[in-house]
Amino acid sequence: MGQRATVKDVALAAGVSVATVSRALSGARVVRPEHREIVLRTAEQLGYRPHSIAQALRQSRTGAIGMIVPRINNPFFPQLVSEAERVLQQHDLGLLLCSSDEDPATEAKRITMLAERQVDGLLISPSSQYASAPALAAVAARMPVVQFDQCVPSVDTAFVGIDDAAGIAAVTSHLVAAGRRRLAFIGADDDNWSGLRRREGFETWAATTDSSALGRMETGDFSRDFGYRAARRLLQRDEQIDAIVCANDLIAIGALDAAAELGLPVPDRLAITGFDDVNVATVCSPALTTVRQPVAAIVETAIDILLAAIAGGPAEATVTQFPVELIVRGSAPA
Amino acid sequence: MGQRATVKDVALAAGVSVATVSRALSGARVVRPEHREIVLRTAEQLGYRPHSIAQALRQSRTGAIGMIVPRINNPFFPQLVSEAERVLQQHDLGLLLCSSDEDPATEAKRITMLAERQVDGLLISPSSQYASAPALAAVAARMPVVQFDQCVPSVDTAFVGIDDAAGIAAVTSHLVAAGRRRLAFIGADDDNWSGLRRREGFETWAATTDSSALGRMETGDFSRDFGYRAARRLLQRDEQIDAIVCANDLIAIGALDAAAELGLPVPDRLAITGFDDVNVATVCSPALTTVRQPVAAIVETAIDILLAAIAGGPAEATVTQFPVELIVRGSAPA
DNA sequence: CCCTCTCGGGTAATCGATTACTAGACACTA
DNA sequence: TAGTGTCTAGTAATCGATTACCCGAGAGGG
Repeated sequence: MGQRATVKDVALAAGVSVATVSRALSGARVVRPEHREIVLRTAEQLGYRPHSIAQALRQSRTGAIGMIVPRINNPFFPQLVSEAERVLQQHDLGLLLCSSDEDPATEAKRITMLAERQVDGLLISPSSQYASAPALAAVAARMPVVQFDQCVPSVDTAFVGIDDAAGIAAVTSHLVAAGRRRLAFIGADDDNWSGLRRREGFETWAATTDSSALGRMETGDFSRDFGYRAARRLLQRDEQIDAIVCANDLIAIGALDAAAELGLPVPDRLAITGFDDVNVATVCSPALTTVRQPVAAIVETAIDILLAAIAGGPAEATVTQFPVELIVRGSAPA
Repeated sequence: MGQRATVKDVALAAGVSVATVSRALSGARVVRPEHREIVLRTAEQLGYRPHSIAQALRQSRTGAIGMIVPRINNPFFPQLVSEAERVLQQHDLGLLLCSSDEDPATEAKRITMLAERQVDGLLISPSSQYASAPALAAVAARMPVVQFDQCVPSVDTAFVGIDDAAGIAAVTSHLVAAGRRRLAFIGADDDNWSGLRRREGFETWAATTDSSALGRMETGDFSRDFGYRAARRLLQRDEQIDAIVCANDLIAIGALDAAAELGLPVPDRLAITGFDDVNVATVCSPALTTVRQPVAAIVETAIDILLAAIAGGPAEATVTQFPVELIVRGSAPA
């Protein structure tokens, strides 16, 4: 492990001062062309690479962004992570990734860790719209923070997500238009921002319709296993249900499992819809009718806002909700 | 954005010197109990948090590990990332995640970026077993590096992966035992370490059998789309093929698409096997017979080796190949 | 009583870069 | 010629923590 060359080494070898080296390399101020020349050449020869830790200390700017997601394994998040990594690289920024394991206590620890590492900003999809508040508020007071996907409304930061209610509305009207008579809903519990919004979206629809069209609702987590169990319960108790609206694709896949097990053909006897349009939505059979989130736009916008806040000091807490797109496939055809 | 408290502030408030504060907090040397007491209390009151950038500069240790994967979106990698994040957190280490986009040039840039950020060590699944070599060798000379999943054999670092050949052998013997007569193979190109090893595994089997049992081979990338196209070609040209061995699950899912389109029932007319046992392997239908990698063990071992190298200086370049497990499901039953 | 040793604490150097401040050299003007 | 301004370069302070080094007080030994 050879020692890296420092500005000092370059200065010595080039016969100028460290200030000149720094200025020649950063272009912060004009240096005489011949000095610039020799500094650049010497740096090249010595294989000089800036020590970003030292730069970070001096400039109080690490060039790294923290990102916290509830669960990397949920297939929805790798899309966001991947996109974030791509966009940040374009800005020469590093991505420090953490998972909160859907636990506010773990999340608080990760937030503290990222704060100690002096990340320049934080992108977070909070694990709970209530329990995440204290830690999130504390960090938001110290550095720019943008919430994405999930939101803690009580904390005053920018948020970038989608219009959940509109997504559910698109699904319900599609199902009704396709002749479905009795709809049930399987969602995540209300601790989850999207879970709550999607359930509310469903209830909004239910309020406009007569009660015979409304099946029960179940709430739990965003997993395939929960979807399976909830769907079994629903379908066994209420044989008239002919459509299940699920709060995400994993739940919908679990519901497909249940339907298969109970011998209910999808979509003939039962329609099932998902939400998110993750890759698996086209792997299951039938493929899922679902709601596609504009992942790239969400991440790009979130990062734009974050970078603006980093560059320009505290900005106002904007809320951006992108429209979503209904994707019709075999599990709930027109 | 209030200023963080520094050791200096704590020292002032506690009425001791910065050295005493540092020693009391780190326990590096004994300090009188009453001093320890007041320092701890004062630090608590002021909400002092160590500035890890400053610590990193002084101690030349950032407490962050770099991780480079070929493509975060490939459902296999989030499992590894998630596991790595979990294990590193237990050691109070941060995870700086990068994607190489399966491109050696991008990969080289990410490596440089991580080196400049002075990560304490690097976990990498190289994108190419040849083109990744120069950048990888350069970084391995400067810091501890462990390769996982994929390997550049020419670079002298530890590697942790699986026994690909044994995995393919398990698959082929299972298929033959189940009465399959003519096997074809769809793999990734030889630039990819696992791609090559899995193809070689298949060829090893082919060498032990008469030529009528061997269908063609196709190589491309590890995607569903490639699997679909390759399987179509194979099946249209050679109607006797009754089993396709795929180099990963995504390819296998593409092959299922092709079989469905051509009206070949799986598994009755055609068996299809995958590799990796990612989550989608149980979403498609029929579910995939595949080879499960011990993801947790791979990551834990890789990190153990890396941490040992960080702590104890350069270690020898060990090669760890975990055994794999055949998972039999509907796409190729017994 | 003086010397040595231990204990614990303070001062200042250090990590590697950036940059405020200072100053020399030169040109131009009055 | 003296004064003023411009252009560059060098010196040293700085970021925040750790730690090498030094020093004073008190204990114990000769």
